[in-house]
Amino acid sequence: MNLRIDPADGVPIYLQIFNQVKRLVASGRLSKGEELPPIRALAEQLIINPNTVARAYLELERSGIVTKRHGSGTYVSDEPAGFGNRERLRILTQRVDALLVDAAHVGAALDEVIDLVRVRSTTILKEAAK
Amino acid sequence: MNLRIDPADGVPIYLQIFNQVKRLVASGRLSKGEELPPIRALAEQLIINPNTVARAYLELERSGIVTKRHGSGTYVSDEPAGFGNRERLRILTQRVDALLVDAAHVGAALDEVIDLVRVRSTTILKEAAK
Amino acid sequence: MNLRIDPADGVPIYLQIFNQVKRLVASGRLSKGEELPPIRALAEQLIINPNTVARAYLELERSGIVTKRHGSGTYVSDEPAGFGNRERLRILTQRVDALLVDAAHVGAALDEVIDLVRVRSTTILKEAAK
Amino acid sequence: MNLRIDPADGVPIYLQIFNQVKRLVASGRLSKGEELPPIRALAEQLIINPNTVARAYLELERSGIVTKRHGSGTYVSDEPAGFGNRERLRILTQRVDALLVDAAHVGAALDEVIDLVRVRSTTILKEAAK
DNA sequence: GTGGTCTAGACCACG
DNA sequence: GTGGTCTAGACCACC
Repeated sequence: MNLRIDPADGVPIYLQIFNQVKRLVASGRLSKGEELPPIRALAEQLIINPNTVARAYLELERSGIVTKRHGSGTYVSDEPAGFGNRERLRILTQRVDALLVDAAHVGAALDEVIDLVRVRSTTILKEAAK
Repeated sequence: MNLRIDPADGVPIYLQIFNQVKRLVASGRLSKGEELPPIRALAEQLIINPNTVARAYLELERSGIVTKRHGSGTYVSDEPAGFGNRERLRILTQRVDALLVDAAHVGAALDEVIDLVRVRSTTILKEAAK
Repeated sequence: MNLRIDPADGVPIYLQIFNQVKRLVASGRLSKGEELPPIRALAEQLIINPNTVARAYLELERSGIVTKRHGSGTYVSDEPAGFGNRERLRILTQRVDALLVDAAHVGAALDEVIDLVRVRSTTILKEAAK
Repeated sequence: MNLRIDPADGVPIYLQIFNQVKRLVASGRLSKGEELPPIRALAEQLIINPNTVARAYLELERSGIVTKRHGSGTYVSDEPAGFGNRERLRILTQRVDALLVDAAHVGAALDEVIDLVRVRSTTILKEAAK
C-alpha cells in the first residue's frame, strides 16, 4: 500500500493515514475483503510508531471501513457501514457547504464548481482502474 | 456582527470564527473596507476568551481576508487575497475530492451530489441575503 | 452440532463457540451426558484452527459445563456446575445491571425493558426447539 | 469521582473506567453538564497512566456520554446520544439475550429474572439519590 | 504471526 | 490550565 505521510502537515499522522485509506477504498483501489498491511509492517514502511498506525486502523474500523480479525489481520469491510439517510445528508451537506464557502471566497462560480465535481469524479474513477 | 459559536462542536472556536467571517466576506455581507468589531467587544459578546478572538483575527489577517491597522482597528481587506488560478484550483480540488470520497462511502451517486451542491448553493445565498 | 461462527464479529471465536455451546446446554438442545464432536472434527467443520476449538472446550470444562474423558471424548456434564444461590445472584445481577445502565442511556423505560425480556425469552425458547 | 479499578481484573482498565462512568451517568450520580476530573488528576488518583484515562474519556466521548471542550475540560453531555430506534433495540436485545442465556444456565426462571430486573432498577435509582 | 493494552514521558494546540 | 498526538518499548490475547 502506497501512502504519503507528511509529519509537518499539521494534520495528525493517524488522520493522514485514515483519510488516504478511506480514499483508496472509496475509489476502489483497495477492494472489499482485501487485506491491509499489518500494523507493524506499515509502521516500518512509513518510519513511524506502530501505535500511530494502530490509531489510524482503530478509527478506520470504527468508521466501518475496515474490519480487524484478531490473530489474522485487517481487511477492507465487505459491507460498507450502513448510514441512515439523515446521517448521509448531514455528512454530505457539511462537505458541500465547506466547498461552496471556499468557492465563493476564491471567486468561483457555481458552474465552475459543478464542472470540477464532474471532472474529479471521472479522474477518481480512472485512478481506481489503475 | 452576528456569529454563532458552538463550543461543543469539535471545531476549535477560533476556526469557527475564522470560517464564519470568511463566509460573511465571501458572500458580501461584510463589505470591503468595513470594520470588524474590536477583539474585546467580540469576545464579550460571544462570552469567550479574548485570546481566542485574537487568534481568529490573526488567521484572517494571514489569509489576507482582513487587515489590521495599528491603533485603529481591523478591516475587511480591499483586495481580497489574490489567489493565482493554480492556488484556486488546488484548494477547490481538495474540497471536491473530500466530498467525492465521502459520497462514495455513503453510497451517493454523482447526480445526487451535484443536486446537493445546487440546493446548498441557493440556500447559502438566501442566508447571505438576510 | 450446528454452530454459527462470525470471524468478523469482534467477539473472539473461542468465546462464540463457548457461548453457543453454553446456550445449547442451557436450552436443553444438548442433553446431559451427550458427546460433543471431537475438536478436530469441529475445527474442520467450522474451518477454523483446532487450537481455537480446544480453547473453547477448555473454558467449557473450567465452567463445569462439559467433562473431558481421556481417550474417549468430551461430554456434557451430568451435574451442571452447581452454583450456590449467592453465585447465581451475583452473575445475574451483573447482567441485569449492565442491561439497566444501557437502557437508561438509550432512554428505555423499565416496562419496555421487561417487555423485551419476555419477548426474547419466548424467541429463544423457539430457537431452542428447532 | 470515586472509581474502583482492578488492574488484574481481565477487563482493560480503560473499559473499567468507561463502564463505571457510564453507570454513574445512567444512575444520575453524575448530572448533565457536570465536569469530570481532568485526565491527569484522575490518572494520579487511580495511580495509572494518563493515556489510559484519556483512552477511557475518548470512548466516553465517542459514545456521546461526555463532551470535551478543548482547554476547558470534560463534561457530562447535556443531550444523551440520540440513538435511532433500530440501534436502541439492537443494543438492548444483545444485553437481554446475554442475560437470558446466563439465567437459563444458572437455572433461573423467567419470573425470577424479571423480579431481579425490577429490584435492581429500584436499587440503582436509590443509589442515584445518595 | 496478528492486533490490544499499558506505561513513561515529550511536545503541541486550545482557551 | 485543559486535552491531543506521538514515540519507545513492554507484555498480553488470539489464531
